Amino acid sequence: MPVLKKTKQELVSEFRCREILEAACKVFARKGFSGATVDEIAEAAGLAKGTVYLYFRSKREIYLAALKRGFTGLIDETRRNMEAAPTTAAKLKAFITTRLRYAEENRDFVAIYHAEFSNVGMAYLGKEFRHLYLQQARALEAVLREGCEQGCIRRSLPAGALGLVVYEMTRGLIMQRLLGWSRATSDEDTEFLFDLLWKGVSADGG
Amino acid sequence: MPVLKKTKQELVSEFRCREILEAACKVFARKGFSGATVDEIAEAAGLAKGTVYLYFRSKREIYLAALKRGFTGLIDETRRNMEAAPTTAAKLKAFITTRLRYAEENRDFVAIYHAEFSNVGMAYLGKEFRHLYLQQARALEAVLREGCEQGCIRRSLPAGALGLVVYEMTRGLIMQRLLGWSRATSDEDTEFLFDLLWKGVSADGG
DNA sequence: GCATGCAATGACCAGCCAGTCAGTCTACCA
DNA sequence: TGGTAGACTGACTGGCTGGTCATTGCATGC
Repeated sequence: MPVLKKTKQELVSEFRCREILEAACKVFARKGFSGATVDEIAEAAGLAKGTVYLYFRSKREIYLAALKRGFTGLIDETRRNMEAAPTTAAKLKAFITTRLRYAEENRDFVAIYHAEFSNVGMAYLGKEFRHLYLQQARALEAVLREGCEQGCIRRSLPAGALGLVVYEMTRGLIMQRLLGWSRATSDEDTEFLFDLLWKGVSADGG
Repeated sequence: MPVLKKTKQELVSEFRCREILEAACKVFARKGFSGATVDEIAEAAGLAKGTVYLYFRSKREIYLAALKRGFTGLIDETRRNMEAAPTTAAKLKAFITTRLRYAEENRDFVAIYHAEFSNVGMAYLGKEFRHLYLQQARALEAVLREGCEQGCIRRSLPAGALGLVVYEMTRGLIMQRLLGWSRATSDEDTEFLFDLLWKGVSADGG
């Protein structure tokens, strides 16, 4: 019985945490870390400030949790889709597609991520996030290396740097879409980027 | 005589402004906009806080001025070097080279720029900076269009989106260098990026 | 050496907000 | 119905910091 009760408590607790994080995501996306107040987050979650502090120790902890939540979601989805793709080209395309779609579906997270997750932000956020960032670039790197071995990607390219550059290219496109600068559909953007990239990296020039 | 005196005053005023902006750049680069205090900036400039407010109306104004200073410097240098380059390929290379070198020489500015000049930052900073950002991408766009007309760049690429993507690619490399993740020299990075890009965009595949 | 004005100062103020905690409410059980 | 646990509340506080302004001190001209 106490076990069952504890489980129920845990469920409620998890629910509250998710509620708070979703509210926080919205608020942080609009106002940034410093601009957002815990009162606003609490209100957006339909709770009092004190309640928020029952589930998180500090504003910073909320922020990091919200960021991590969106980030691991993105990473998991990207990995899944890349693994399911059969060829190097398809994996590369899966990487781009997944990221563009995820950005479309999680605008608040992407806004936070792009706003603060840059060089200074990285240093500020600590090693855990650097690790998450590099994890994605390395997944790409592995795929590109594999392509080299199979002979479909030219060997002269440094796979490590390439992984990061491809990563940043998608970042650039995502940012444009977020700002409403891109008039193309998500699919058109994906096609364009993949085409450009594949011509650049493939051994036979396209 | 009053004219001469005014000129002298203006010189002092300009000198102070520059002093403050240089100090501000250092502080903002380390702490971000919200983390930095005006007292810190004043101290870094060897002045009292009140003095800073003789030259700038607010913290925000200091920030924007520091950002604008670095930004227009970068834009001017990039344009100069691109104009001096004879061919489309050389112009593209000049764009990459200039940006990587400028980033190397103005680390504080680049840190601020990358930390805050992203989507939320853009909205926050206002139209003027959006204009400056787009100005650079458009300069690239023009060069790429010219390349299309001359037949050295394939026509199927949307020059607008391409300009922004190239812009973001250099951004990615700069960020890596800033974080110390790139073990390559600046020249090697330039070469790599140009090679990749040129293969991707050129009409004859390299 | 005196008068003038202007750059510079830094103590001060007012508002904001993260984080606290004494008290309330509610669900549940005996 | 009365009692308890613990979830929830929101008024409050302490510290911080952007911005002000009365005062100081210095350079310049007479």
